[in-house]
Amino acid sequence: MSSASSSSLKVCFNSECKELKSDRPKKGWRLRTGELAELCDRCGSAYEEGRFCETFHLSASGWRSCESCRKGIHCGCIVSSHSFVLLDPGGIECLACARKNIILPSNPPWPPSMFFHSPLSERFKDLSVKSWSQLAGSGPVPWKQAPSLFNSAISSPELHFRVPYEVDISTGINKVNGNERLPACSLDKKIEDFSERPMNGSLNLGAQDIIIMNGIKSEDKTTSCLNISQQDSSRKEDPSTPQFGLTVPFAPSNERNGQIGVVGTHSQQTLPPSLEKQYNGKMHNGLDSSGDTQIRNGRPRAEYRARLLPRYWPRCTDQELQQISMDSNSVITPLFQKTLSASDAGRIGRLVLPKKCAEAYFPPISQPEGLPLKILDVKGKEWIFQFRFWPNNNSRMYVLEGVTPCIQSMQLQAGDTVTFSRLEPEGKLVMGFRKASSATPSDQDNETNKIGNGASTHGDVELADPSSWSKVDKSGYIAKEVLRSKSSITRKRKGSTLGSKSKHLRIENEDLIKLKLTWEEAQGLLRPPPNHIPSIVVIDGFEFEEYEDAPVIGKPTIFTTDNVGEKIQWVQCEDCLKWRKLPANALLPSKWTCSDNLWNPERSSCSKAQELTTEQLEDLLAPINSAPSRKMKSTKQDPDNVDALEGLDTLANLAILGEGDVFPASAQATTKHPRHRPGCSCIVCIQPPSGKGPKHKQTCTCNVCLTVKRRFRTLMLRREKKQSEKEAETTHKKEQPQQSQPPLPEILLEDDPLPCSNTEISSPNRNPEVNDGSDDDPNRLRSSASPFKGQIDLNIKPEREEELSPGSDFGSMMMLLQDATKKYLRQQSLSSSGGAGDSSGSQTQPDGGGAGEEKLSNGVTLRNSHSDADEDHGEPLSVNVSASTSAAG
DNA sequence: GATATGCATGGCG
DNA sequence: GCGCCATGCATAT
Repeated sequence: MSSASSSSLKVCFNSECKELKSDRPKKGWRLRTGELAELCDRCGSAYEEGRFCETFHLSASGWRSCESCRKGIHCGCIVSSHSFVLLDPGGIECLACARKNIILPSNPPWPPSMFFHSPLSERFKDLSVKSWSQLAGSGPVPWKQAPSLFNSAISSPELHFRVPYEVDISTGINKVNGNERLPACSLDKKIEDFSERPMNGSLNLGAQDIIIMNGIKSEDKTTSCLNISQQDSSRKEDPSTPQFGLTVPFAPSNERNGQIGVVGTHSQQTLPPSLEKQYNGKMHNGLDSSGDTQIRNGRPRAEYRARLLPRYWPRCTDQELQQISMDSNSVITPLFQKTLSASDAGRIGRLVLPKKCAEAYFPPISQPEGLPLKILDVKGKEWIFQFRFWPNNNSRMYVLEGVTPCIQSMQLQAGDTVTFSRLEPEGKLVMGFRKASSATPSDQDNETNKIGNGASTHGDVELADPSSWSKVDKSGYIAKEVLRSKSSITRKRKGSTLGSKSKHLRIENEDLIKLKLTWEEAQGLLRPPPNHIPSIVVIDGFEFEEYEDAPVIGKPTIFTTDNVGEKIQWVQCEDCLKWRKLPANALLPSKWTCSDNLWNPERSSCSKAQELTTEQLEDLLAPINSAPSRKMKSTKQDPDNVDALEGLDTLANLAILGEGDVFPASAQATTKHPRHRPGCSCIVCIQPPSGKGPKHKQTCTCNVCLTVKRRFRTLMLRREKKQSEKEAETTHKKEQPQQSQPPLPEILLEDDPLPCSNTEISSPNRNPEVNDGSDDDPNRLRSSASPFKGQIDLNIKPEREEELSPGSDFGSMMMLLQDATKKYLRQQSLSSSGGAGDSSGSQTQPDGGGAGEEKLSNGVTLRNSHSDADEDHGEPLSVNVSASTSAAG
């Protein structure tokens, strides 16, 4: 990334020197091209030691004397442009004096130099998103910027040495704010250190100003910093205890060198443990860079740390850390991490930073424009982001702008995690990343959002094929994760940003192919959560399962019963295509192979024979092969079907998402933001990454959109009504103990544990023939599996929809659905005038309490579909509500 | 019309 | 009740 031109020359960049550069030329100042001057050893050393100008420019013009110490300062070249401060009255001051006279009093929390003052070319080098005019005018003296101890902005060695001073300058300029900053006590030391540092010309110093952005792909779960995390976690429990990562302040390089550097360095394989030490050490150093945070809050750093949300606590694997510390002499200090939200990973290119983290680890900014930060990735590639904030209420919202190129470069998507670390002693900031699919166990254990992201920890696939990063995890641990994390999800529903928030963002080109899935296939990928029975809604012939809880993505399997009547499922190995028998309650990943057969070790290898005979297999597959056709047969071939298929993109998106992730917990499917749920038609959710392609507008009323939205609305409604329903149910039972009612779901389950001829597709609970003329199955027709348990809240009114989603387009959607419902009901009334006894009537009674009626979650009241037993099944029903009668497991 | 920008809104901890 | 923050959205370019 650096010095292409400079490096292209074999001679030292110093025009005064004609020596050849070594194989590993020393880095000098940043050129206007953005590259770093490459110097020969001699010149490089001079530069590093801060005597470059004295050595080579002594006779050049531009020398001035410090107004305080009278020391000669070269002000006439780019090399020295950051080594002095322009005084308001005129004249200059060396940084050392500036520090004493200005900086110290102001107690700048940040080490000087944080400003990124590289030439525009550099700034724009990797940025295609936006231009930062600010940079152009900022020059070496970032007058606009707030003082920052943070070295993150600068990446060139030159900056290191001079930057500190530069920072001081800015600090001085902004010293007005000094009062808000850290107590002088801590600052003094920092500044002192910095002032010295530049002079000493430690190589490390230079790096200090760089933010390194490392691309990390955690693959090694076993060696992940789980321990660290755990330890960390334990510490988290105790607010008084400094916390890993967060506690790591931006210590002056000196201190870092002295303390931190000693700690871990190189082989960070043992980083986890050492890290902790590191952190402690740093904290003890009093380097508490938290000072930054205090700049505004004036809170003690410890307090600050304690307030940082766990979700931002950095969690890195050894590999990650090692990868970050490209430099063998570096020690990685994880600062914080953030799971990318849909908007973070979106095309807008704005990464919202946790406020506290931003204030704690990023240079303080006093102006909304903020300042450009240079970040390096693992490969050493520099990225420049604009670190700024927006006034938000009485607070601030910190964002990194211009992250799109980087995000794309790293193939990051919503749900993936970016980690900010600090490379010690260079002081570089490292922005690593972790794909959601490779989340560490600790992530999952400690971070609900990760779980929500479907952070399938299964790293096998990922490990084997880095190129598959963009793909969601295919591991077989999805199901397990689901099970394992389920409680967590329940416990902490929202947790935090969900990786999988953004549907479209998670769909890569290759995945688009998957979107071509038929809706059956898409639905087939969805499986109800363990022990949950989905209710099935059929709209225009399309079935949609509804799960009370988040569905999971699983490999389509065939459910049946074995000789002894035990429910089992058959799954086909991805590799050998052999069918294996598994327990019915086994949740499988979308990609399943014999090796994943934990239930039957004897057949956990593709070399093992298949248990099924050809005939048996044919029998087994027969229903499957016929189901779709039958289903489609019953489906009216109307244009809506096209929409439905298109709309399946939405559904398929979900499926795709789920492939790698645990299917996002209902409301979390797309984002923490309640407005973004599967089916959400906002631009973020609907637009494909490319911004091209068909979109589902908010007003889209295609069946799928309708249903998907409805599905989630159902979840909301259920949540709201759960309590009241329970009460109502109880009351109902008490009041009408003798009244004949449709069997309750539980009963149905008992009666028909294995409906559908022992064969179910995709889901153990799914009945592929619900709308296949088998609606006359009373059992199925009763939404036995519905959370409503046959006792829908009939008090729900369509208007409720508006309440639930004010301003949404659900209203219109619901109107359509209602129309369809009415149509359906009319059909019912015609055909079932003498319908089932439990059918209260042929007309929908919004406020009717008939047990034979059901109210869709969307507020549409439906009569039990089983009443249409004698209806023409060849005609698709506009709306049909039924419930699968099969129980999972 | 597309994209960038900046602020407002509102859910949630 | 407050602050954070995800994201909507109006406006600017």
